Amino acid sequence: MGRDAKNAAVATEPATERGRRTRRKLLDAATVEFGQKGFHEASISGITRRAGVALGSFYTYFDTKDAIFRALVTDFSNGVRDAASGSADPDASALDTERRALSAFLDFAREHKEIYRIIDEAEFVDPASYRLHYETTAKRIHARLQAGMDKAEFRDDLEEAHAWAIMGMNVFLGLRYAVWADPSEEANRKADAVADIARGILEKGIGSQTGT
Amino acid sequence: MGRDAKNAAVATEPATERGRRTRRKLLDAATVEFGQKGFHEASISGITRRAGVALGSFYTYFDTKDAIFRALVTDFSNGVRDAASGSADPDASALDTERRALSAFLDFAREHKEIYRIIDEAEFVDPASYRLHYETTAKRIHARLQAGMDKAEFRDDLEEAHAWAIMGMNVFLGLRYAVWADPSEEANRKADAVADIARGILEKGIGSQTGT
Amino acid sequence: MGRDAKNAAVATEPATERGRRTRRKLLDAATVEFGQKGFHEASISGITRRAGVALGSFYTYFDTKDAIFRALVTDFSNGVRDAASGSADPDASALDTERRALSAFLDFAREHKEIYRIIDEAEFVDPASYRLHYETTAKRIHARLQAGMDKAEFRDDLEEAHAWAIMGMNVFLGLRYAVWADPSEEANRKADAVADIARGILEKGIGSQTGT
Amino acid sequence: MGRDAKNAAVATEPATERGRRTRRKLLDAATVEFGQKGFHEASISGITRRAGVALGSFYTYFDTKDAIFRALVTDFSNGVRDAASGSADPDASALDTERRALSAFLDFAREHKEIYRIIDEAEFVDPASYRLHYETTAKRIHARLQAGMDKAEFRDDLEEAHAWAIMGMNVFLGLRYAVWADPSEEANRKADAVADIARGILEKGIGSQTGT
DNA sequence: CATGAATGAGAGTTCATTCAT
DNA sequence: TATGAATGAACTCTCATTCAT
Repeated sequence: MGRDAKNAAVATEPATERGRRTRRKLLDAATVEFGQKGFHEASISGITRRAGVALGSFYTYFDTKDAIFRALVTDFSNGVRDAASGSADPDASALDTERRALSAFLDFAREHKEIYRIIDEAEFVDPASYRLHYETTAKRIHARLQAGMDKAEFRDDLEEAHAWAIMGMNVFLGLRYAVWADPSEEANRKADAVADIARGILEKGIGSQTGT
Repeated sequence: MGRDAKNAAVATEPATERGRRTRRKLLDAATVEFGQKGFHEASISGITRRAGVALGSFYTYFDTKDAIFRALVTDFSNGVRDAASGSADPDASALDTERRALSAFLDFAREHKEIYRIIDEAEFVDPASYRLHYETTAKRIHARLQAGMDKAEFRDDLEEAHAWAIMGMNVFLGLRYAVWADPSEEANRKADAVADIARGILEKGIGSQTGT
Repeated sequence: MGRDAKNAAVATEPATERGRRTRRKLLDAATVEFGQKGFHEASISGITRRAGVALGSFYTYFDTKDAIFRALVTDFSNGVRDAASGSADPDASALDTERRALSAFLDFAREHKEIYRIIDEAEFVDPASYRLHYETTAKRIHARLQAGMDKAEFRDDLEEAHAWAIMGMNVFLGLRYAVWADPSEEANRKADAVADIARGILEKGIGSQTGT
Repeated sequence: MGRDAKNAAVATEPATERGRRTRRKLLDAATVEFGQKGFHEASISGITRRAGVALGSFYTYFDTKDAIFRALVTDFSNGVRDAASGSADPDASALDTERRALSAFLDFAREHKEIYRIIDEAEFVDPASYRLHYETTAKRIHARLQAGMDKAEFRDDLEEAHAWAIMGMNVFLGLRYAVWADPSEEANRKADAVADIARGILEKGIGSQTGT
């Protein structure tokens, strides 16, 4: 009875510089809190405590716990995209572009270990963003494959499924060698070796003669 | 997984046939409930309601909400293992074994679409099982790769990373073509095409001449 | 996200005798709590404290704070109806029936002083019940007026408006002489005098010669 | 109502013209906000939003949420008083004066439909004003009855109870025919018919011969 | 074994009020 | 005077778990 009549008063873009700073502090704190505890164990008060602001201030910037989580998912999704595109070199070969993308992703994951817990938990908290993230990423990879085919550097029958395969490979290599890496492993050396795996999937001269 | 004899009061194997049936009903109901809502949104009362038993009866068979979830994760983890091993044919080529394993996994995922939500959520609810599941699976794949190398059917420098790459590929192809498959897509045909992707990673005659 | 998926599990009729008793205790406690503090100042914990049950038990019987309030409004609305009908005497004159109804209402209000605060606050908490209460009551009065007209004991042009006028009269007399009565006033004697007021509105021999 | 000099910091009469305008805007906005949502669902930010001023500005003019509500109750209470007195005609008969008072009240309620929600909610927010409003109004009516008795136009035994009865009648007729009026009803015609109801209560020649 | 009422810690969210600019 | 960010107390509601029958 009147509880649904949400006041749309909150959660607009901050009007002042001070407001912008507070919003950033909350986002950073939330990254840590969600990364450490996961969405459900994390608490708003934990976030504000880390951010050093009062509990109520949270709601000046975000409508709900879900909302800040979604904002984070979007941030990280964009982070992955930017890491890949930032590593691109127009003069590189298609295969090299792919290698650099994986390498950049591994670096990004090493810097932001929370990303797995945040993106993965989106499957439960905000399934739409979760799906969007992977579908978008797959499309981006698919576009790179297409470019490689256009340049005739890749076999010519690559399709969506190959993009998903590459993506899965990258994600799991990141999980194993960036996030779960035993500190004693020479993670970087490993990653280099690893970065070459995709080659077999993509290059010409193999793969067409299916059959047993 | 330490589920036995922790608390002698409860959660032992049912002594009667009736008890065994009730336990099964709870497990099946939990699969649906967790699969639909995820761990945190799922409720014990939702599980017992679906199972058609009284709320209190739950605790006759499971100590906690976590316990039944863990039991499910173990079940599914074993299901994946059995699906792969069941598909094995001692006379098949190493590559074919790999193809059949993926195919069997895709079938399994199509039959048990909840598996992704349950295994994935274990990352948050019971990280140990989550990690165990993937490390075990990776080891299993690694063993197959080793067999292929022993038979000289695969290139001879495959290592753990390749197993993780294959696993990631399989998982994401399952997500895309078994769980998220557009019903209008010919999922089976797609899966077949897909099953050949691993080939480039594994076969000889390519991959050694690394370099840029 | 998932917060709206209300579990319809609660708030059914109690299955056991013990349950019925607890529900009654809550209803009685709520009458006092709402009557003393009004809906918004009242708290669920105040209700359960008065009832001597745990906070959570409240939700075994009522879905929300609104729900128990609505149950109370319905109870009181029926109480008013029963008080009036209980006072009816088939052999009494129409005017006497009206007098007795007011008298019964005053008695009821004296016994249940909370009624004003509860019915009145329904205007804000549950407008539908509020309106329903008064419209139903007005109809009941209207029916009595009609009976009086049929017996030719009342003037023959009484209509809905007269019923509302009588109702307003009764309600305000109740407020003044049952609820706000100075303890030193001889409330009962007063009420008798008062009970005769309606007479002028209803009897024949006056009222038609309108004009200034 | 003790609103002055409680806290010298704020809530004095605005010194500038601009200040007076802002205060007026707040009062008007509050009328709408309280009228639509009721006191508790209404919010200060809702009021300032409607008034088009900043949240903080509210406290330049009113000490608390209660304070502006009280100011409104007083305004409306005076509005009712002025409507009645404004309709008075020294040459009219006592009965006619009564009729005009009801008619004026109905007009006022039609113009200010919020009045019911605001006065009624005062019962919970500021019981003192609520009681004061009705006691004052009853006294005013009583004075008119006395005048009618003095002029020997009314029966000579009217007392406080009759004033409350008249007031209740008026209030409920207003609720039914001014606030809840079905737009399709000829509200004005109805109100005229209605305005004659009081007559039976007040005029001579009936009512003394009590008894059954 | 089964039942369902009882428990209470805990979390998200609201918003009147204050304060620095 | 005006602005809008900051504060924190308080409350409703959830649900895993316990317990008496």
